[in-house]
Amino acid sequence: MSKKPAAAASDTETRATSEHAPDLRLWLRTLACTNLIENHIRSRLRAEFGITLPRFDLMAQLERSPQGLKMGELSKRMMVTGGNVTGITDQLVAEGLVVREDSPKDRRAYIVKLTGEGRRSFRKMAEAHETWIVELFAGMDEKQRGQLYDLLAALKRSASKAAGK
Amino acid sequence: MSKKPAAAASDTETRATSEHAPDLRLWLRTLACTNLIENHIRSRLRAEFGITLPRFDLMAQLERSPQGLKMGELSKRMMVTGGNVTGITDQLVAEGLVVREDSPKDRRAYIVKLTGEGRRSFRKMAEAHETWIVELFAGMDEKQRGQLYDLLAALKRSASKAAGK
DNA sequence: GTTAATATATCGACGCCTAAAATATCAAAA
DNA sequence: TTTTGATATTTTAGGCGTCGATATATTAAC
Repeated sequence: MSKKPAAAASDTETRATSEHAPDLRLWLRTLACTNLIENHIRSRLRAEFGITLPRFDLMAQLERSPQGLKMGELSKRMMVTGGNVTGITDQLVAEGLVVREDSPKDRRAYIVKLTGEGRRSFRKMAEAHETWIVELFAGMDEKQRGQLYDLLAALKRSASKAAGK
Repeated sequence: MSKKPAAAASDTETRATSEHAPDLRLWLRTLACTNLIENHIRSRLRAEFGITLPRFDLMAQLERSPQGLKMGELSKRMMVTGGNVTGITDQLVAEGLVVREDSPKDRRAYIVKLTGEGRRSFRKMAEAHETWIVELFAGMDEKQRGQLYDLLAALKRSASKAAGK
């Protein structure tokens, strides 16, 4: 019998982690990290501010562009489809956190902006949000975070190229 | 913090990228990479195999656990809620790719398994899927990928700890 | 100027996803 | 045994997200 040494009890775990190509494992690990952090942030935003992550994200984009953004710009930056942005914007408008202004240059387009209340509301949430992020990365030292940042830039380039930009 | 050198022309772009804490930028970059890759994989799975990413993911979990998995196990491994797994499983059962068997040990639980057709179907898709992943990471060299893998392990530990496991 | 091609945004249908409540079973204590 | 509490899954309601189709406006060709 060609008995392999330690293939005993944890055969399942072994398969689960070593059967795949290294790139696949790398991807699954990336995904696991993102899901972990995103789920955590999502539930805290909900619990402490009663807001959803997509709405927070949309507001974050607007806060970085005080001149406002067109729906299409939001779609591109948030990496979601246009129809999706329509829905999230509708909700934020209904809550008075955001306004749709007609574009003076293009009657097809809207310029979306934070309202005063939206800006105030966002800043408070953003402060908490940032401390949560800091907590989540706190177990890595400065050097590790810097390396990770650089490697992710490389990954972004690599994937953008392969995905056809 | 009192030095304010050149706050010149591109104030907006500057704000957009440097106003945030380093950890926040690191997180946003992580998210951007994940979204980029995930969106690409999602659309290719749809275009070439007519399957959704969540269904593919569920099948992938089952393929790694030929003895089958309980709904709760799937939920944990996929990092989604139980209700979600119920819906995805329903669809896969309707397509004949998966079966729900009663657990002999616990009448509350099901054991979900791939059917023969499910296994055949998955293997074909998984092969393509893996080559897509390889393509997406191909712009990084071996050393970079190894470093990234290790740093993500550190991130996973860090975030798990901060999120309360 | 009319036509055609392109761009911006919305809508409808459908599937994913969460949170919370409901249902059913198990396991252990009273 | 009966109760109590925990576990496994489903159900429900609502929001997110894609795709494909539509309406409207801009831009380019002719």
